[in-house]
Amino acid sequence: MENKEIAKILSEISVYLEMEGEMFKPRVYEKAALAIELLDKPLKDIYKTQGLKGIENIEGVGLSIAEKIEELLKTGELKYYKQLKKKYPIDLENLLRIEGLGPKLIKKLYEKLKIKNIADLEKAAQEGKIRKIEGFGEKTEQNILKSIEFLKQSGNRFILGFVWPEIENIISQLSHLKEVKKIIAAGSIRRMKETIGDLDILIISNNPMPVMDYFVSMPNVFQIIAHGETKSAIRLKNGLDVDLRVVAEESFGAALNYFTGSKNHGIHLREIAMKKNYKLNEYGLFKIKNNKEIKIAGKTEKEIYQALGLDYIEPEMREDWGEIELAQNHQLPKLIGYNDLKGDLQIQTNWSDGSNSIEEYIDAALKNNLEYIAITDHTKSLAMTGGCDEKKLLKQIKEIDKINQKLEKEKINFKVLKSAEVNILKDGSLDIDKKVLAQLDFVAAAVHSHFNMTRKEMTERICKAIRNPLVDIIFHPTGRLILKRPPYDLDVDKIINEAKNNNTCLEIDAFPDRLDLKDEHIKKAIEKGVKLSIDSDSHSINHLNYLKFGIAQARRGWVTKNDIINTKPWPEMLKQLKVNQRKK
DNA sequence: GCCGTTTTCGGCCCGACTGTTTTCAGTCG
Repeated sequence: MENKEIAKILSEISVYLEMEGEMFKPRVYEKAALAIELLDKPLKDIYKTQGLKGIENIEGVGLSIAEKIEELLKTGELKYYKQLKKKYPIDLENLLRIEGLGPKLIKKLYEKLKIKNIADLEKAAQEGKIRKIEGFGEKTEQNILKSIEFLKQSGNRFILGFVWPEIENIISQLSHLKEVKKIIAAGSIRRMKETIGDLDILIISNNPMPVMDYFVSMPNVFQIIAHGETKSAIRLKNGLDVDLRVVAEESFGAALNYFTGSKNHGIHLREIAMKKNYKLNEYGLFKIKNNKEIKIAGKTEKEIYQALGLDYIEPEMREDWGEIELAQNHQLPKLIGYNDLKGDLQIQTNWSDGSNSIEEYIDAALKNNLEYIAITDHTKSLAMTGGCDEKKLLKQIKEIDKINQKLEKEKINFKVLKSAEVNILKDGSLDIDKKVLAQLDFVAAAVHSHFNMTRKEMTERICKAIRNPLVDIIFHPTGRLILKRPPYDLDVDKIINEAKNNNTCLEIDAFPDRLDLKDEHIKKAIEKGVKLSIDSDSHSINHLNYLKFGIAQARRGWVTKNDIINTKPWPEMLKQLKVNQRKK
């Protein structure tokens, strides 16, 4: 059993215990689940080499939970968990996705109305039964219906960054087979979309059957949907559908282009082909002469674009947003590269709700080829994160100064910048004193409360922060959580204009369920000349890996290296911010 | 149930907000 599955079970136990009215146990299980999720070694390896003691040594795991993990590793099951599930036979995972529903209310709904899943919930809400339960009311009932509607719209999709390790794992396993000559993931993954519906893998192979056999028998396969010589399809345990197709070497480019999409991009390409009296399909580009098809391209994508009179278009741009016209006129932007970031400007450490120390981040950032990071712990009005007040922030400033001195002394070319993720309060003001903010290298601000303001109020609230001479960057400007929460009601065009007029930078938050700003807003922002940053929003050192999803998001917004402030070394990066003008 | 010490049991991140109440439970982050 893998760490992820074990973490999920512990986390569910925590919810059950909360339903039971336990005071402290839930937090303990949740903490253990988190620790296991962040573990970089498989539990089964730890157990093999160090036994029960090894598991107990994990921070947050004691004897009782260690024994439960042992049972899971040995038998694949856990009696304690099974009993809880039997007591509450409900679809916890999905019910918890409803905003405003937590363990206590879910329990009440089950006991009073026998609600076990979203379908039951929707029916009861529509029939007006929920408002009659004590503790619920009309408004709650309406909110439940709204939330169900939002979930339905987001459909059965997966957040790219969260399924990425699994995708990489599959590709890596297959690529090691000797029968696989070439392998690539096409579809929305290649275009690096925020969410994906399924996974399309293309391979070149002279002997595909062993590959197919291997593919359908991988350990994380839940169901085999098809198992043939040229195409197989499976559903993974996590619900993701994966297709594997064998493609001929001479038409690999055409197939790759066809299966990468987007649909609209492909349609537009085929129209261009038609006008030239060509035909484009997944087997190649053909010239039509005397009713005969003569293949003129297909082995690579590049030769297909070239034969159509186009420059090569990066997959992230293939949405038919005007990229084809630019390619015809040789005016495509040179997109920011996946190795172009020199720093990360949003890091939460264990000074607030992050799980690693500043020093641990430095090590991790160096391994990720970064030259600097900014420490941006939450501030005081986010109490639950242990947010910094003025005193704590001043203490952290001193600490970072010391760390930088040490780095300098040891001749390590790395800089830690002093910052904070300051809360934008309801009225647009900040929750930290000016004098303290002035001591930071730069100031970032973000909304973390009062999400339900009107469009006008929310827009003005954020614009006020943008105008604040102390604010250099606005973090995750629209506040959305992909598949979970829509953005605040906001006039983004106005935000972009205000940012431009005040030389305030906007962020592309790279955390996989944020990716905020989103591609179309990014495109608008750089057209206006607004400067952007790409930051991981790390809450643990592993999250530095998420930077690539922020870069992908930027590429989908047609961003060049120059548009992003943290592609520059830190002194030049700071020069582009308002803080520089303040100091003059 | 875990941790840390005060070494064998007490404390456990905590404030704001929402929608329900009419003083607060539950959720959020």
